[in-house]
This record gives sequence, structure tokens and C-alpha cells, in this order.
Amino acid sequence: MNANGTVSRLTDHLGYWMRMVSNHVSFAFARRLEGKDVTVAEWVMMRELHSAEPLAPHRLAGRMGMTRGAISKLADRLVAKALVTRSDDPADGRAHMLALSDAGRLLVPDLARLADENDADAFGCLTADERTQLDRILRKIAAAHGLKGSPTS
Amino acid sequence: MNANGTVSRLTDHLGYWMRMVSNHVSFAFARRLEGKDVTVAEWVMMRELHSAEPLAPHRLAGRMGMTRGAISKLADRLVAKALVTRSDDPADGRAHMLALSDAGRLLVPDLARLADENDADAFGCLTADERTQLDRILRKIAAAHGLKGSPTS
DNA sequence: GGAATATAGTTTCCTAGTCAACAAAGGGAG
DNA sequence: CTCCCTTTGTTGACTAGGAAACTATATTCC
Repeated sequence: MNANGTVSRLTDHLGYWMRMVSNHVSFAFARRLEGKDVTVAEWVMMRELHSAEPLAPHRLAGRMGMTRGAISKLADRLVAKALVTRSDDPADGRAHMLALSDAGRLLVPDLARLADENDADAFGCLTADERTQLDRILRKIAAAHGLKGSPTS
Repeated sequence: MNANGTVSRLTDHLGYWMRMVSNHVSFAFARRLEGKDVTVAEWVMMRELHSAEPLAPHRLAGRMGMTRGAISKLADRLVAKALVTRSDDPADGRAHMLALSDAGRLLVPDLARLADENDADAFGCLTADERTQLDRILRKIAAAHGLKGSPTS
């Protein structure tokens, strides 16, 4: 209830608009990626590997905000597509190492361009100043809540 | 690739921060709703019914940005919880009418309060001015892309 | 060194969606 | 009226992910 004793409207909440816009952006990006036969989660994993390779699955789980189980299956799919390689960690009998394959490494700049285009398309309606404001505010919220992973959904 | 010929960073994209913050807010709200044995999607359907009752499933599908199949199953769950009623539309042999049950109608203000609290908690780190800015910018993006549904995930 | 504990990855079961096929009912053209 | 196409809701097959149990390996503590 709000101060008037009436139930607050759904659209009164910033969370409502966040979800709507975020969903739109993610969905639009997913559509772009379709042509490359890659999902958003797959892209995020490839992008993480691109910056820090090789990486253990449990580290990816932390960075991507997913469970180890999900990472295991996601890696399965990327290995099946020959975009990622999985090998044993010589230093730890339990651990694996995930890395981009040559094909995967070759694909990353392609996908990064799609990500750039998607961002430009989604936020192109804003002025440069508004984009700066939005960026600052989002980072402030993320910092206030200690967010650090890169969520995929 | 960006102007330097390097692959743009994941965190360069506004979409990245949008997703991270939006996910956090939705997840926090889901946790709050757990105690009431209601999911976010269930809440959104109840909230829609609260403002326009009775409503046909296919209309809810439009408003909530979900398929008719998903609405069908979601309604099943809410009917099973006795929060929503499903009846035949006397004017159209194909159509149904969904409405809140008495228990459902009683629960809405409760859940609305949780939504208010969640929003306050998620965006309380911002100044009043920043909240206004964020609201304005999000609505501008939504308008620019013709978004009107109320996404649930 | 050996036992208890912790960690890494996989697997199974579950949930909540999509998509596509479907049956039932409506509506228009002839 | 009848045929044809559309619309409505449901269902079944499938997907991606979470939770928890499980196996194998490390590590720690005595």
C-alpha cells in the first residue's frame, strides 16, 4: 500500500522498468546472436575466457553468477560446438581448465561487434549525457549492493 | 571491436550493468516473496488481475510478455493455490475469464508492500534526484522501443 | 601416515519457460 | 448453411538453469 491506502501501481516501481528494459536488451541481443548459433550465456563465457584464459569452471561460476552445475553443462555445449576446450589441470587432479579453441578465439571479435551494435541500438535513443548518467547510476547501485558477477539471464 | 582494434570489454556495455542490476533486484524480490509462497510471475499476474478483472488469458499473455502456454500453466498454479479463479466466458465459447479469488484479492496489498520495500531497498542508495533521473531515462528507453508489457523474468 | 574435512566437477531431479501441434469455437464469403 | 480460415486455450516435447547428492581429489590436523 502507499500513503493513500491504495495498492501501489506496478509501474510505480523502478524495478518494473529495469526489468522491462533489461529484458528487452537481452532479448534483442539473443536475436542478434541467433545467426551465429550462440546464446547469451555462451557469449558471456567466451568473453570471460577471452580476458582470462585458461580458467577453472568454478571460477567461471563465480564470475558469471551461475552454479557449477550450470557451468558444467554450458561448457559441454561449447565444447560440442568446438568453441571451447576442456583439459585437466596438471596441478590439481580435481580441476579442469577451460580455454577458447582457435575457432572460439576467432569468433569473439565478431560477437563483440554484435554486442556493441546491440548496445548502440538499445541506448541510442538517449543523449550522450543521459548515457553517462545511466552508466554512473547503474554502477553506483551495483557497488552499493556489492555486485560483481556478470549475470547471464 | 572498438576503435583501438581491441575487443570491447563486457563492462563497457550499459546492457551489462542493466542486466546485473535488474537481476539483482528481481532475485531480491523473489526472496522476499518466498515467505508468501508466491513467485515473481505469480505476483505480476495477480497484480494485473487486480487492476483489470476479469481478464482473458490471451490478454494476460500480451500484458505480461509471455506465451499463452506459459499463462495457461501459471494460471493452473494460481488456481491450485486458490488465489485465482478460472471460469468460462459466457460470450465466447473458446475464452476463459481469470479473476482474483477473495484470498487472492486479500493478499495483493501485502505483496504490494513487499514490492515497495524491495524497490526502496534496491534503489535506496540513490539520491532522490538520481531516482528521478533513472526513472525518466528508463521510461524514455521503453517508449523509444515501444515496450508496453510487464516482463516477469 | 591416516582420518576427517573441504573443494571441483558431474549428475539427477525439479521448475518454469518456449515452441509447435492440436481441438474447439467463432466469423466471413459464397 | 457450409467451407475455410482465425482465434483461444491446452498439451507434450524440449531447453536452460538451480539444488542437492555423489565421486574423486586435496588439504588439514593429529
